[in-house]
Amino acid sequence: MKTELASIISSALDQILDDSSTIDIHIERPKTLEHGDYSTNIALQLTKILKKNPREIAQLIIEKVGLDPSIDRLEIAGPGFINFYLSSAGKSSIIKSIFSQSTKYGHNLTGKNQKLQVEFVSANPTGPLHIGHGRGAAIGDSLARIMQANGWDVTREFYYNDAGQQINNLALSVQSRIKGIEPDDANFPEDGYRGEYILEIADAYSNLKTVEVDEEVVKANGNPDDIENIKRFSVAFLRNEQNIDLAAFQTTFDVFTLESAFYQNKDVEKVLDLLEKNGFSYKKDDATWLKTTEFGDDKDRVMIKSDGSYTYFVPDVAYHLNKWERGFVRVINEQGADHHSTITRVRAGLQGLNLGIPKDWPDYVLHQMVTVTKNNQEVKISKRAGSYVTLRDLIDEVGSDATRYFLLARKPDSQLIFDIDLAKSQTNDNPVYYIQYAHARICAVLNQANVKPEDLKNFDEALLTSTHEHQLIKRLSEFPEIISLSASESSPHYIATFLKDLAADFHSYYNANKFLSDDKALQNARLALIGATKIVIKNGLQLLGISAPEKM
RNA sequence: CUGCCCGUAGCUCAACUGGAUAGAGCAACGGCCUUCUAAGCCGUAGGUUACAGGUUCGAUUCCUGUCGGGCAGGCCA
Repeated sequence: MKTELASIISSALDQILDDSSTIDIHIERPKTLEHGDYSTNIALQLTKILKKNPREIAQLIIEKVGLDPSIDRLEIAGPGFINFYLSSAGKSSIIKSIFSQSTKYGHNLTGKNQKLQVEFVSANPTGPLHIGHGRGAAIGDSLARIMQANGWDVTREFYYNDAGQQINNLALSVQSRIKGIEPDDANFPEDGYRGEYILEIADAYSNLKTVEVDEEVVKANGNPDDIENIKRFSVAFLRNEQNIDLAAFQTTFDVFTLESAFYQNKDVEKVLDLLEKNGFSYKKDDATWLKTTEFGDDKDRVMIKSDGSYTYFVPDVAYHLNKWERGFVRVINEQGADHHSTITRVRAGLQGLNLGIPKDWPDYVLHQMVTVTKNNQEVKISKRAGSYVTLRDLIDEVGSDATRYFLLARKPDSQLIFDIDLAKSQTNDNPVYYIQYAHARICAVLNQANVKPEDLKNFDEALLTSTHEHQLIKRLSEFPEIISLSASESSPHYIATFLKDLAADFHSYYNANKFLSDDKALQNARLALIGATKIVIKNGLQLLGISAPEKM
């Protein structure tokens, strides 16, 4: 509809201007219904060219416009905006397309079925997932759903570090607990993990438990001196816990990738060789450096330490080369903002390969930190000290739906405060219930009216004339634009805000009208409208990974 | 010291990427259930958009500077 209106205006401009091809026609969605279903500021933009006042220009344009059947009328308002008002036919075509497209209403084909990967969470298996991972999980998962709705062929991927120093620390920590060394003991590893979960792993290990995760089976042999077995068991144990929590958070992955894979298949060496061959690495102080300064960094970075081991971003580059070779034309990495310094390094490494990878590939979505408050006090998150709020706690106490909504309702790059008491104590006042309640209410009415979906497709649109109805229809028609906006801005919060507004429109409408009525034609028209509303609420909640209950 | 993110109602956050009277939810106050779910609705109150300049028909949005908060700047990840 937006593009149709733009072309209507464009052809009107052709009759006014010598050359209208350079003019960018912007069709907007006014905030209030008083300003129409659509509007354009074109007359304001043309004041300089035409040297006339904008309302005069708007008048000129309107006189040249050929009316579309979907449009009832045009009005000039304010300083010179042209506002479009939908006709009954325009309104009914929106409702009808919601029914005909059903679960696909609002979706588009922008991605042309091209391969896109969303990498998210990617937590190291050194502890349970905390609320920060929860934000990453909610945003990454929702973005994957949104990109799918925009026509991309999406792969969801989780990358984890199963080698390196922190895994050794993990194994040593578990080993200490197996041997009865307490975290505050002087003999406990200095960089060890001190949380209670370490003891759980130690007990499971001592009891010869078996853990199965990602199609790998690891059995504990109980030997406190077999550090390799402890390491493998601990990683498997924590990976399993993370997967259970993520599943309870409605978050799934298509692919799990291990850092160790890139050592085993020699991709890391391949990357290092290529960087050396292309002249982007050099040796200094017994270490090997990457010239990241040639790609915008403020200093060069070490790739191979003087002890021969690699720094973390070397396998990262190998991993991203692997993503490129797998044919992902787009990659979105969802990470915490505390890792933002990796962006320059990974991109620099990829550029240094000279393989034609675009400079700004991959994309990054960084979410800012989550501050947790409880009893009006900040809960410090410290994995080593073991004091932090786990994702599991939140799912148990607040629920998956509400937790996801809280974490998604804000744009990723603003910090957010998660007040546990508020989320817990006000469970019934939670915004997500407001939206779900609208859905449940509609289901109740449709059930009692005992109508089948087919019955709703033929309705008399001329009966839907109230302001509430117009407002609701306008809102429903915005959903496709919201889905593309969320994708282009990589932010699910637009969906969350939209749903809240849509639910508000519906609740107002519901309170102002009776839906079950002896006037069957009127009843049918109204039920068609709320039936369409139900579909859109459900589609929107689906994009956020939140359930749409039929009863509450 | 340098880079990135942020600063909007008492609190938590929006604002269609430069548009019309800056909007919601909590919290406060006043109304609405013998009728389809009151987890709801209607109304009142709440603002120098951190501050100072600049760009233009027009700025919460873009530019510069200042102040304040967060995160980074390891041969840690």
